[in-house]
Amino acid sequence: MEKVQYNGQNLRDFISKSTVFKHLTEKELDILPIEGGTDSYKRGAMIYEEGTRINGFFIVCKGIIKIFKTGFDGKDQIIRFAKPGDVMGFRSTITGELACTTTKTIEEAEIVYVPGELVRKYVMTNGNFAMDLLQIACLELGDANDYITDIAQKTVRERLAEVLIQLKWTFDLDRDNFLQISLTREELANIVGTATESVIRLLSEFKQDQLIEIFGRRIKILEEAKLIKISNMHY
Amino acid sequence: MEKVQYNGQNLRDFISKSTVFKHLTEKELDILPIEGGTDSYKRGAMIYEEGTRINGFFIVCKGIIKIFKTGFDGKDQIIRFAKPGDVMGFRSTITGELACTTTKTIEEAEIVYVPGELVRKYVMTNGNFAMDLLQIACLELGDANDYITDIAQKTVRERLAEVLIQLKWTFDLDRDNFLQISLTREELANIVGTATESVIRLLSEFKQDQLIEIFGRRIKILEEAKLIKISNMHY
DNA sequence: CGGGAGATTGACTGATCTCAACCCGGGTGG
DNA sequence: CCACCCGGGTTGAGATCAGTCAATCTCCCG
Repeated sequence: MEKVQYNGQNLRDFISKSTVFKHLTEKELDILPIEGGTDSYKRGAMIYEEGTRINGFFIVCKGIIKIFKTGFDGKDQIIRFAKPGDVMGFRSTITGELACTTTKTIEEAEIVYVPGELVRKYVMTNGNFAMDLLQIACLELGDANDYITDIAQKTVRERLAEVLIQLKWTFDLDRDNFLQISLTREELANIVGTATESVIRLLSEFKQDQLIEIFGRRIKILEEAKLIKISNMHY
Repeated sequence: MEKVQYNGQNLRDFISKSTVFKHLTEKELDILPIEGGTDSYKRGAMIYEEGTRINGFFIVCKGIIKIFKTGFDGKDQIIRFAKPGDVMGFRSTITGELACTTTKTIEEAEIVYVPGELVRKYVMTNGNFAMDLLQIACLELGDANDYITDIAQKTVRERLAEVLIQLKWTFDLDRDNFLQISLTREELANIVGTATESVIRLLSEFKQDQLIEIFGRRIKILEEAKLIKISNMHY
């Protein structure tokens, strides 16, 4: 049996060092359900769906997942991505509501599920854990507030430029300087909040202006500074 | 000296029953800085500004406050409102970042400031407090996710209808069945994420269609069901 | 009475969406 | 081996929602 590695560590080390569970005591770690290993999800698989009860944390150990809401007319709006070390589903687990988003893998993923009772116990008894989780929620809230303002006020062109930059910052580049994450035009549109055709047109415009290069779904950022300028970001 | 009342209670009772501090122990309540009473803010006054360091919770005891971000071109985007019992500023206090929003009173307000060190201590040592705060953050996060999807996908008309309904649900009606909260057309536009003129035109359209009545800034909802229909809400 | 803020209306513009046609590459079944 | 199909990806044309600009009005205040 091969030794599965996450970020170069075994599962317990990965969870206890690189996730929201990093400040658990040894004792608390012992009761985490990780002996069974991770659940595997193929590319495109759904992990959970909007409107269902999840009552637990999903810890991403490997892969990339898109987290999105489906709007009235069936169009998806991608809210954020989860990558190794991230938690999904904590919002509904904490509030006791049904999931407000659907999650599907962009790249095949390995995930550990931690039951809600367990995390609620940790929150109640481990101040460091509570604080870590609170920070995650609050950081996400800050991102969401920025997102709201951007979508409400910026043009599609500005938003697309911003999305490209943020994808770079979040997922970095591969050895050939392409964005590590590979998305369909439709998925890009579902982040930006626009029509697929608009994304296509603007991408070719950026390409014309030598800001990016495109090879199918692979995108290379040539002029980060100019894209930032276009996006009117305040960073 | 008159006895100031908040929701019909004295300050300590109000704070210990109707706010995020509802699960503090008597001892923890004793060290809350409430002997000095509240700080008063006139209509239109700023409580804190985006980009400044706040490091503490602002507990609203009275009044209504708008919480907004100022976009690149100087246009404001209202993120939410705070009313008696609500906390403001917890996001930056927890993450240690600068405030990501500005807060100004819509109606004159009474506010208690609680230093960050204190609330961090409560989070670390009082599991119930940690859980309550976490729930507030997570509920707000759910609202933000809805907001993102709405702004990205719905028309201005749909969003305005939704905003009117939510203002009713949040602030209720006065004895004459008007919305309790009174906003300028520009403020309405800054919630919906549109131009002032568009709000004006759509409001008169709703009025034509007998869905609302308008007397200056006072708005009466005549046909809640039809507005909900228009807004395409999933509630 | 003059000034200023907010509200209203009209005309114009234009960014973006929609619809429809077409392309391209990969996979499949005959 | 080839025809076909299907899911993206592209492109063009036309329609339109909604933003901008500018003029006007109303109300309130000093």
